[in-house]
Amino acid sequence: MKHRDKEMGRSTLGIGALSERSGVNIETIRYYERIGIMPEPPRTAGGQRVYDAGHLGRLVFIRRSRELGFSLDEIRTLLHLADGGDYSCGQVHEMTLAHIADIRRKIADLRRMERVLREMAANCAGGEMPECPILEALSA
Amino acid sequence: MKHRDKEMGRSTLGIGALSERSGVNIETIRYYERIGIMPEPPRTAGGQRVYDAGHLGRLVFIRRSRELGFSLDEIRTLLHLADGGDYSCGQVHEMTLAHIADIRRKIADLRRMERVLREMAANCAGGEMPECPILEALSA
DNA sequence: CTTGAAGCTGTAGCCGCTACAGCTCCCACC
DNA sequence: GGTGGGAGCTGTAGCGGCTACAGCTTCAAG
Repeated sequence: MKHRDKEMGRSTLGIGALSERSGVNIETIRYYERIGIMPEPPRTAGGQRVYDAGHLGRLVFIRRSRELGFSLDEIRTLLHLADGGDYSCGQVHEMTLAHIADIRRKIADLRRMERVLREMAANCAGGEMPECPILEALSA
Repeated sequence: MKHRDKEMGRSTLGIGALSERSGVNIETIRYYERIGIMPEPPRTAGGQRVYDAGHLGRLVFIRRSRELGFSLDEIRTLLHLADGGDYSCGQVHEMTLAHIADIRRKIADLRRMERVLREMAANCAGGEMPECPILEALSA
């Protein structure tokens, strides 16, 4: 039996199990606690962290939000809204729309980069000649 | 007369003028020197850096490469190829293509994010209801 | 009871800057 | 020739979001 709870009652998790189930690195979990977006969990007599399903949910929330490109600061706000219970769904909706606009800007930037690079690469045969049109283009 | 060269002979630049003409922050120029992608320039008797047109060209090269999303490490390689003079244009071409592939991956990632966020936002009226479908979706 | 994995704290490093503090230097003007 | 003040100097610390250690302690299976 590897679990500390003997499969009875609500399951509790060590940090390793939490990491595995949430998909978040152990070091990162402790980091999240340090910066205050994960709560300080109870500890065993010996000082080891003990988590429950609530912690797991919160951590998954954070991971999925990160995957969608929210900053930890934005996530902190989202969590705060959720924690308070008194959030208006409208605020969350608004943040999401703002974030979508952000992402669109980034995509536009990257597309511009790609176009310029494609043009440069197209002018460059890639042979052995000493003057490279790509380098020329960049220093001009 | 603000310039130190009296408009005769090749013009030399202080770090401030170099910054202005290259579009690169003064602090950043010194940083580039520290990490070795800009050479240590000659100094005045008093210890101030003195630049010339060559430095300006190199710095513009770096800035434009950064704008196109190359990392300083990639730029270091590009500069090394250019410095050696013995680069094959093919290597530059290859790096550029790899970088384009990188950018495409990033664009694809961002598009996925945007799609997911749009779907979540669409399910969210944004009203005052206590349960927010966006938050639900993220913790599930 | 032993042993080895898991967990603990605290610190330093990554990238690409940016921002200071607390100096020194340069040079235009009087 | 003096002086005032802007420009430049070095060195260090901070940002975000982790990651990687070193050097311990604790836990649980056998």
